[in-house]
Amino acid sequence: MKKPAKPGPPGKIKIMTAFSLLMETKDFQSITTAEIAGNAGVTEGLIYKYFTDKKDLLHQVLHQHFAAFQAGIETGIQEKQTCIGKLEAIILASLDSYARNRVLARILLLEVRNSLSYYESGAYAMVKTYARTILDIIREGMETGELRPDMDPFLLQKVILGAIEHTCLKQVIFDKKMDVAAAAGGIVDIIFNGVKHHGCH
Amino acid sequence: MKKPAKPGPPGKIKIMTAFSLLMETKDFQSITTAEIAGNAGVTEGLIYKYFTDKKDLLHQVLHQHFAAFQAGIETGIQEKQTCIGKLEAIILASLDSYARNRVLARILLLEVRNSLSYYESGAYAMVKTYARTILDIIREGMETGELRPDMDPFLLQKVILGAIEHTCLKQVIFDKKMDVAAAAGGIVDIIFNGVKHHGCH
DNA sequence: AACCAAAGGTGAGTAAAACTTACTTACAAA
DNA sequence: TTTGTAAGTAAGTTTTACTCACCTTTGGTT
Repeated sequence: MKKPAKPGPPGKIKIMTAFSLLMETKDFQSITTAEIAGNAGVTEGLIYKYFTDKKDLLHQVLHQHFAAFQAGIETGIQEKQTCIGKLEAIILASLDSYARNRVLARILLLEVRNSLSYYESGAYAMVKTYARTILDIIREGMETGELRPDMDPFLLQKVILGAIEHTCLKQVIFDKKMDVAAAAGGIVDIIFNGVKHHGCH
Repeated sequence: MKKPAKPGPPGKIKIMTAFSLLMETKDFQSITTAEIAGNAGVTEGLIYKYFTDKKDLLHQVLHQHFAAFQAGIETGIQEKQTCIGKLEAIILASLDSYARNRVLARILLLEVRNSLSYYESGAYAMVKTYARTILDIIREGMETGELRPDMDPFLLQKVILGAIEHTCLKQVIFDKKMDVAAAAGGIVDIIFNGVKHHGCH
């Protein structure tokens, strides 16, 4: 588990912002350390003063972006009273964050998951906390009777996370725009009300 | 768009199987061309006779695995009459395939998505067909009245795909086992019936 | 003010791995 | 037999992530 990446010395900041900028147009693999250093206005060697790895740099940049992401989520659900309201808020806020911050989305959904070291990084720890928040809300909802008590909360958590991520995927990969509000509303409707058509009302 | 990878000459087959075997224990990045060639019993140069890239090799191996995957799906839904039944079958078969074939799952869910070339590969074309199958079933269900007509079929498609993928993710990454039948049943229940608790029945 | 340790930063160098290229061998058709 | 093509080899080359020994600046202590 790496350290949470404090703001740090100017060189480190320059490296991280340069890398983050490059990630807007290129994928991780095709960004070279020389390119990063060049754009940051530092030498290649400095990268390895602050980051153990090229991947560590990726993880720390993700950590930074995700911190803002999670802050946005938490303020979004504070005012909501019902569990369903909270989950709606999380889904909307998540989609919105991914849509607004393509770099965050690209790193998180496409770039980090393949390497084992990510799962030992501080960034992943934050993601786990985020996922845990959703799980806790679900459990609470099942206890209060807002949500059906006869289901696996883990599974609902996965369905929600999967729905959020897969909804963004195409937009992230092909750089398209998306109607965040409509998507969020649709997902909420599908998951909460179900898609089976029946006369019951 | 690369060619669909015919069986091909012995050297090509040896390379693909050696690589596929290596993918069971290591991630793409840490597998070297020397290692592949060594395990295949050929020279490194031969890889580049049949594959433009190391990534092209990855894509062609994925293509091969996915062909079997899709064949399994199609036979699984043939007998089903209702759209819901078909979707259930697809969800179950998908989870089952991923659980049975870790290499397929790892490549598809973790390794290929970061590179642009994947989206021009034959493997991705197959994935699109698979996704399209789901979409078609949804549309049919909305027309026949099995599924609610007041929703975005694309969104339901994404929710289903996301649910399937995210359910497998942890198991694939950390090599855990999962109760496929239970997971499939749970997902189906959540998506079709919804998770909101209400007295209506 | 003088000092010094530590942090910030440099630049040349290394090793490894992906990819190239010029070449050889098998082999079927004309 | 000749010939043309596909299969395969072996020895490079280049790129790129990473290292290491060395400067430079800074700030706290005596």
